[in-house]
Amino acid sequence: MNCRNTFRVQSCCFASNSSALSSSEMKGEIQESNSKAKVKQLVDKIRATPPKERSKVLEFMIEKQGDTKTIGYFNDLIMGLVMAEELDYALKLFDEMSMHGFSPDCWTYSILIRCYCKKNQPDEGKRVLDCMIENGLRPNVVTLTILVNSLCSRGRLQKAFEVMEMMGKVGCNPNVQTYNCVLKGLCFVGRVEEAYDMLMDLKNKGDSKESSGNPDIYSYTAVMDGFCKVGRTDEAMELLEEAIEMGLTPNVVTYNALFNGYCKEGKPRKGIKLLKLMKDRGCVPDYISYSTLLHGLLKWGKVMVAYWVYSEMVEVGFKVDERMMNSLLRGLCRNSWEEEELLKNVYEVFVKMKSWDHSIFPDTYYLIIQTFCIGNEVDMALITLIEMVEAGYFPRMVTINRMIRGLCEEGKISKALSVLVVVCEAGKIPSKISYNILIDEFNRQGFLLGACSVYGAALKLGMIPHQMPLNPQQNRSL
DNA sequence: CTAGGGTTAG
Repeated sequence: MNCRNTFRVQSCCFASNSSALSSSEMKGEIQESNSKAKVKQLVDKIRATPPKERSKVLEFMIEKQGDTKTIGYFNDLIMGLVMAEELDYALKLFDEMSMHGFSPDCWTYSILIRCYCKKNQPDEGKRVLDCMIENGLRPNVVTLTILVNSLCSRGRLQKAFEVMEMMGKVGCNPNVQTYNCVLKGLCFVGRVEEAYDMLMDLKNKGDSKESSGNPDIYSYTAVMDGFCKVGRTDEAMELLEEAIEMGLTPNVVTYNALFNGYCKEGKPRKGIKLLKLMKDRGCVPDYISYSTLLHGLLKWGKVMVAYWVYSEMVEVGFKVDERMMNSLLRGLCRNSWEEEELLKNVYEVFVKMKSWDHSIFPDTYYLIIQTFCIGNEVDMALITLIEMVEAGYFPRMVTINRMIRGLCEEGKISKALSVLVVVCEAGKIPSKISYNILIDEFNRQGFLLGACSVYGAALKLGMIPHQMPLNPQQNRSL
């Protein structure tokens, strides 16, 4: 749509002022409540209306308002639309204002800037700003910060600096929050060094009591995060110390940035040390803290520490991601082959996953079954195998054979046979190895008949098992 | 006289 053109036209005829209505003339739905409440009320109303009916409802609202419309009324409406994410409608209403005989005021323009920023069109926002200033209107810091932030978060640093300069010229100096947006923007485009320099500038200026104020913990966090993202977490740690020395209190977000850094750098244990330090300093880790660390530990194969973090998460009432749980469980399985003690941890995590309705991935199933077999828990392994089938996965033949071998090693041959049945019932063809294992076990137990029937079954499927049924006498003599 | 801004994961 041609918002641009309309915008130009309106900004030219801006000078005229509509006659103000006295408050006693205000009637209808919107009366004594203040603007903030009205806007909120409107937002709720828009949200409660199905998208298709929204334009009708708004038209009706504007019409019903009749002669009592004021510029403030329009501002509230447009603001409400922006807040309800009805951005195009907000622009449309802005265009329509003039038809109702109103010229936008400073507040209208500020809302418009905000609207364009939300639409990811900061350049349009900048145009509105230029226009405002041409018309002698002065936006305030907050509006300008919104614009600076929008530019910075899209990497448009150059333009952001232009806006900052403009701010100074109209006597509206950027404050800490504005600078924080720039710090984040610089880091975002990889100019961490510049961000660091700017932070130091802020600190020194702050000492000389300039109005822009001292950097706060947000400033430090932004730069620290920048360092962490480029693999310079140790330097970020130095900044943490500096922030503390300055009397600032790092918060969860600050620590989380560091956790992320250490985990990416392959030093998740440093993260764990920091976690302890954080707690000692009275800062409570949140879900992001834990999952960042857990993810890092698993990524770098620190299974036991990962399990420790997992337990703490459960203890404080957090759930763990399906993917991470699978990964943790696989790690525990592998470790349990060396440390038998871990079998109960495997089981515990396995049960927990099911209680959270997490699905267990096929690879994970395979490892659990194998682990139970190795840990002499063949019955558990079999139950798991059946669960796996019920979950809609069909085990690979290696898994099947591992299971059959596990059961045979404990002499549980009828259960081993039942595995073969499961395979056949699923319409799959068992591998020759399965038959070999079974025949071998029947032979070992001296069941010639059993061995023969398995052998026969294999032949029926066109397979000739390597293992032959043996006469018990022959068997014994071997 | 109205509203509105900034930091964290995979």
